[in-house]
Amino acid sequence: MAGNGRPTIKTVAARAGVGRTTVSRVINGSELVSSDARDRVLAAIEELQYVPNSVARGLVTNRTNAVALVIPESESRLGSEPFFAALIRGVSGALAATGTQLQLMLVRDQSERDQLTASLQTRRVDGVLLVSVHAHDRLPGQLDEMGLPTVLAGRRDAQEHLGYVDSDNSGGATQAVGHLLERGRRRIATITGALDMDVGCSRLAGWRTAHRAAGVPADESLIEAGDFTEEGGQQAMRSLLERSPDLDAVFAASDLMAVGALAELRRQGRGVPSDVAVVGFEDSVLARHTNPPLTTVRQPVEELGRTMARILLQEISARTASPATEPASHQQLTLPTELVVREST
Amino acid sequence: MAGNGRPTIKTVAARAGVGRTTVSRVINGSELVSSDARDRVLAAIEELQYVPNSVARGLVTNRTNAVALVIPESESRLGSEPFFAALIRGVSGALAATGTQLQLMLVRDQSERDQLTASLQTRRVDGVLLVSVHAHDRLPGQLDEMGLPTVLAGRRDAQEHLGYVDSDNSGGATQAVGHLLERGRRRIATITGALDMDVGCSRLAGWRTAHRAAGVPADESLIEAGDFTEEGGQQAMRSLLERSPDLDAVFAASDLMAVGALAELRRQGRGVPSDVAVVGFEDSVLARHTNPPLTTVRQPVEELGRTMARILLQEISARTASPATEPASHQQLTLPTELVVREST
DNA sequence: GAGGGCGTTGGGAACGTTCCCAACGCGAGG
DNA sequence: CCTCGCGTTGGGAACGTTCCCAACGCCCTC
Repeated sequence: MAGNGRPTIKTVAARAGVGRTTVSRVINGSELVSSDARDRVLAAIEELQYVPNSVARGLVTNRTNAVALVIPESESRLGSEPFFAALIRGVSGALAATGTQLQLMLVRDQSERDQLTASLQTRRVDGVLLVSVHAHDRLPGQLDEMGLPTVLAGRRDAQEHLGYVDSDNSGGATQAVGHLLERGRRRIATITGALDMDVGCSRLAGWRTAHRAAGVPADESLIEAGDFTEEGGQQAMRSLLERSPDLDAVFAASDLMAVGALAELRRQGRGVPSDVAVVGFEDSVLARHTNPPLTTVRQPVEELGRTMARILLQEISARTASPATEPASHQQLTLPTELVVREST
Repeated sequence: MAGNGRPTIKTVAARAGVGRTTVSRVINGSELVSSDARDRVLAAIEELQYVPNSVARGLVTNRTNAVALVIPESESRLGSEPFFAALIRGVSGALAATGTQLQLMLVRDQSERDQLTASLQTRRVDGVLLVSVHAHDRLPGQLDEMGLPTVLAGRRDAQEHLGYVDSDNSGGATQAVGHLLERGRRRIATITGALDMDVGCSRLAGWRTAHRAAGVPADESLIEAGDFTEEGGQQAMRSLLERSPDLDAVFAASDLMAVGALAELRRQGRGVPSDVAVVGFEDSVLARHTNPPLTTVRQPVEELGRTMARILLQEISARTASPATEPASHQQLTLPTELVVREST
């Protein structure tokens, strides 16, 4: 009985009148096959609609041709953060070209995060892309120990040793604040990102650098910590206005926080940019739709995703080529940013 | 040499002084193990940090515990469409609870789409979630023939036979247009979605239904086809204003198109809602941030994703339970929508 | 005291592929 | 005519797991 299932390599071999190995060779593009045999095999494959079973293949090659993209959902909702969408697009694009699959892992809370290591241990992926890593995060270290190739979006701190791709956070921030200074603003507040992430620190550092470069003393009381969310941005703006009603500009470390700041400014009847100039960071879709349209620092998010994927694939093939000679210098790249001036400054 | 790799089930068995099978039983929670043996096995697993190889498991069980989510990137950029982000969140949430992995497949163009069938054939996933399917799309049929459980987000047409989850598109649209009529608008235009998708047709149908219910004749010349994009919305608005300058309201079949319409209305100096009232569909994050904030029909996108995942998992386990008795009635669900009134009406 | 049953156990086979290596055929060279 | 070598070929083993089934030991019952 048993209307047999899908064809296997054996079925194809029988149909083509050759051995398993020959079929395997044809599939994997080996040269060691006579063109006669190759033709017969290809014909059999076509007739039987044969598709290799990648699970079986993965078992013996120890490769799955899949990578994981880990996104912490807790701190930044995928929906409100166009950043992740753009990143996914970039990653996916670079992977598609190589036939690598993308496994998306949204991590909601700590318990899911704890399961993550085990889940990645099960060898379903060849490598991991990590986004939004905090300085004290243990996951990257664990992955490294496990020998699972890993590339970060943004480094954990200045002496990151894993592979990573990052935007020029301090450079971009310097440019943004420099622009405000050029326009004559002197009381420039900043709403920082999470300060346990390098991206938060670096953008704050840029705020300082720009002041120093312009010879304008930076007033530390104009710094308010945010958390990259819209609500956080709004709240920070409120605190700042309360504490320093004389501020005449704000550099928010993300567009989303800038949106929150704009809302609070409007609520308090402050004109933008007449009373207070606002600059964001990222140039997400949001920035074009705020009122007024937001001056911001464009970071090439999609490009960042593409680059991460490319580097990860390189690490993976390097690893499989010489598993022993592992220390290999991990690639670390910083992508340039660009100031986009709109009507909020 | 050979600092041996990660432990296998055999290593654990040896360490615990039992056979492979017993270890397997413990891992899979079988009752047929003495508590003594179970303890020894668990101890060994802990000591060796053993994690089962899911690829090997998948080979014999013919299950991968992964599902694919296919998103056509061409027609609606993941970034600008918060819809997909919310959907992913819902899907991912429902899957996480069951330890199922999510494979994201962004399909950029037709060539990638052609590869898709083969890629899904390789048996790396147990089921497929399909988004944004056009009426003439061949993919769902192919998947069905392959015996790969499939659930659609939105049906292809009114007599869809595959499993699907959809928002109450016609109901929501009826409500939206009914709301405009109640507010005294009488020249209500509509910017439709792609009309080769049921979601486009149903929302247009709602526009008609509302007119009929209110006893107001629907002027077919107030219909303009859009494509769910912001640019498309803007362009449609321009055509409508040119053709029917006397219109006093617009129902756009998506928030994104409503945003485009708002831009065009502003450009032409029409007040919203004073001159023209605008209603969107979806209640994405966008809607709260437009100027003025957008009245829209909320569809529970995250819930939609969750439900799709749940149904798919059910189909998968049903399929593995009795592969022969396949015809099984596919589940089809419609989720209710809700009108959210803001300041654009 | 022998037989039967049940709770437990473990070895063999299989899943579908790749890789290693031995073997085959055939032409060329000695 | 035999041998060598090279271009091809295919069978066996392995990857790490689950499932089938036979076997083991022990207790209970007759």
